[in-house]
Amino acid sequence: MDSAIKARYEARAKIMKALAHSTRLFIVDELSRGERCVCELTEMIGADTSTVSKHLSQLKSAGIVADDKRGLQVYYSLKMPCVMGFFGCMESVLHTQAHQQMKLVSLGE
Amino acid sequence: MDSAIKARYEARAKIMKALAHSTRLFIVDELSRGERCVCELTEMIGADTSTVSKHLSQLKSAGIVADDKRGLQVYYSLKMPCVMGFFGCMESVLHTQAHQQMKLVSLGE
DNA sequence: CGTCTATTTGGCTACATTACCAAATAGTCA
DNA sequence: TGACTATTTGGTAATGTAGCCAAATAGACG
Repeated sequence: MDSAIKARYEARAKIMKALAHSTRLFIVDELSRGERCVCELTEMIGADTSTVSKHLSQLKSAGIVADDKRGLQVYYSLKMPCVMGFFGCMESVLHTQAHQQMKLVSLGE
Repeated sequence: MDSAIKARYEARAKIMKALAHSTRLFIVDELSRGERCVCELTEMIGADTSTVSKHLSQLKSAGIVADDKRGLQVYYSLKMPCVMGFFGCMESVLHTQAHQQMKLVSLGE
């Protein structure tokens, strides 16, 4: 594979990698309903603040969220709302899987 | 975070992880233009056959592609064409990044 | 200024992923 | 059946990722 083409797929993969974690998907979903500070997200997620901060920094460096410091808090917001379209597709993949699973079970597999 | 909700995000993350690799994104893109056998993909990618086979098996177990053995060859096809919608969004993220990069440079950063 | 609070960064360990090689499997065809 | 081809699977070493704790940073406010 040509190295220019490869670099193109790697740039895309960086974005997908940023979304390839349950906590980060939760964050994106939550931010789709409005901006949230790190402390709010930390509370909802129930992990160490430093862990949540690192997840946010990955999303930020992928260009998916933006941060805005106001007073003591840093508010994050979804910069690329188009990623929300991924959720619908993911759900349809999961439904299809569930459907096929049932068919296999009913065949006695 | 509630464990049922967490499981939901983890199921989604599994699908995103399957797409979080440049080679697998290339495969999905290629399969969007029609089915291909492992040997054709291996040739285009230029990696070991076993490596390509493992990438395909990840995409398959995530429910994104389907395989069909015909004769000596196994043909893979894209089962979830909705993932192609991701590409447009990834490109817009990349364009936004490139745009912001230029602004920073022009400010002498 | 000093203290308090929110967030980020560095360090470390445990775990996951990738790629290659070698070997196993499965179908084809003489 | 036996040789051949396409693909998958197992093993292993190198690399990447996630989480926690501790320490650093930065703004707010007395």
